[in-house]
Amino acid sequence: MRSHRAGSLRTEHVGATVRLGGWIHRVRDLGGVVFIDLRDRDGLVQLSFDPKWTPREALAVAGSVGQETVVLVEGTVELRPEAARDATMSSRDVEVRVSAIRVVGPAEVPAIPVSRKEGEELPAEELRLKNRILDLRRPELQRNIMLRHRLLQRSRRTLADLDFLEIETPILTKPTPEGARDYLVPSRVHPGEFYALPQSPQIYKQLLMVAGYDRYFQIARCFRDEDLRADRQPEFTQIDIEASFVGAEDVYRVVEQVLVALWDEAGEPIVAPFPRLTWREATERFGIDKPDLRFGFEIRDLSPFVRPDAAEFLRSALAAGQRVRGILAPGMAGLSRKDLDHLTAAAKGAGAGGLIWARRSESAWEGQGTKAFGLEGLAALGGSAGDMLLAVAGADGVTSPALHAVRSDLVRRPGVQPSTPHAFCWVVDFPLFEHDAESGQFVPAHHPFTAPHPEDVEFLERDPGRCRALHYDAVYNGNELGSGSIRITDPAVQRTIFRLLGIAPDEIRRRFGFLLDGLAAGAPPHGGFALGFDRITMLLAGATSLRDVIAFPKTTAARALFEGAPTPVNAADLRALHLRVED
RNA sequence: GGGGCUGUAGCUCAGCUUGGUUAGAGUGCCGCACUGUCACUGCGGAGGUCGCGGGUUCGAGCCCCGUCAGCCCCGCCA
Repeated sequence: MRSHRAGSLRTEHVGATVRLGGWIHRVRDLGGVVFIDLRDRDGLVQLSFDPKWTPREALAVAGSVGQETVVLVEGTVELRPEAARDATMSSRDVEVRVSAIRVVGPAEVPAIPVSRKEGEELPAEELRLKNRILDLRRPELQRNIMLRHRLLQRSRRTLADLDFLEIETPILTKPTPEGARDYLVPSRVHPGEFYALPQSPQIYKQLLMVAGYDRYFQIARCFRDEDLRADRQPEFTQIDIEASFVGAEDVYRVVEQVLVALWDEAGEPIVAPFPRLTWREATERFGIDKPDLRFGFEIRDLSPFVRPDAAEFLRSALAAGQRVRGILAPGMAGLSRKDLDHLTAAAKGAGAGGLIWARRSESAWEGQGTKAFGLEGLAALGGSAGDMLLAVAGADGVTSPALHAVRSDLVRRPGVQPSTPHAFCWVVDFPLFEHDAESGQFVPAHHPFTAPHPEDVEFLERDPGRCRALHYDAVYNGNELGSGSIRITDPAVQRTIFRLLGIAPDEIRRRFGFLLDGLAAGAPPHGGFALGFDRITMLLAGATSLRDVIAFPKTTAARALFEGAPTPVNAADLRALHLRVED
């Protein structure tokens, strides 16, 4: 039916007779002549209707079609009479002089606009989600969805070229009641029994290693029944990778190649290898395990500079073994009272008791911080005129998030320039366990299949909190792109971990027996990674929400507004599944 | 589970501070005019359960209580 896409026509097509199909984006009816912008996934082209070349019936159609109607047109490609300068049209230099037009898909007046005026706000997100097909027609979303396609293809090609096998794992899986809540699926043929949708293919991919498929990948859909955010959806996609006979270095190299390929696909050249930071270093210098390395403003330990006659709360914090840490921010002395209040609120919001500051004017330091650190202390810090010192006292668990909040605020201020557009890094040597204050238990910092750091195995039993893991995160501009680890392959070690996590032997058997049996069947050393594909696409598309890179996303209440899910089911269906709904 | 913001015409918003006649604007839609526009232009018109429920009041879009939905954040997300 079509010879070309509307948005693909260029000057090289001048003179050609073309047949196009697309949607009516905009109509400009001047009475005698009519102009229509025709849209398809390649973009827009101007259709020109003129009695000189357009039959009367076709002119009548052009003057009466409504927005979003689907038409087939035939005509010839011509250069526009004057040098057209409409940069919004991909085919701006040419137009199609129409000889025939036919309406093939009449459209109701759209509930939300597809073509917007310059500067016109987007409709409310609720309406965009309810009218998703109209929203998906917008060129911005079409670009995002097409970029997503290219990134998917490029990751497949890159990994296949590296000799990775794409292998699918089940969507109906075994519940592993740990970590996030599972989405459950009732079994009809086994009353009272349930499948779970996978939170990730973790165990399956490890078993594939045991089975000898030594390089695996999957573009895997994962499901977690947790509360949502702008960057979190109940179902999401990850590029899941696992390889045998590898160490962390091998995994870094593979993941770096994938990321370089993806950024290249989006037109952003980057270089590998990425710098590395230990988890301890990251939290010490940046207050967080996913530092944004595009900016300075590093955190320093100011404890040694606190004067003996400093305020009581500072001295008692030090006496309690806590620290005073802060950021010496170059050129920030101009922050107003209001700015400082804002920064203080940010620090307090992250748990700090308050924020101490001192600013260095041309000649002297001023502010409450001068008393805390004294002029000698401030001099020893090495600040120069125009600098601002911002400090927080407390346990590291308090000062780190507080100073991260302060730093995040600072880097968003006008005039603060990133040193580079793309700052990747590896954060390595994460702790194996975290202590859960609520239960008093150790819980896995990531998942219970992560191998302990070989140097720390001795601490496993006597000081689990001190044990590092062979776990690593890929971080980009302050965003976690994904994480991975070298896995435990010794069933005895795996049992020990389960035991330390307080899981009873029979429970271990019931939940993880199939994994332990697998490891006992002859397991190669292996490890892998999972990249958050939606988040990567969002970052590369310049979008601010995952919803803008997913064709049919859910709301923050996990509802699908367009199709209307979830939904109650009728009593007969429930009976067949052996379920009864209580309220 | 908790906190915040938003909800008025198909769409984007104003009106709420200080309750008071017929709730406005832009755009879209409908009609008329217009032969090179590109946010076409000009003239005319239709279009509203002010999210929903309750309360206060002589009187509520506006004040109070509740509720629903969307968004953002904390908890949570091995």
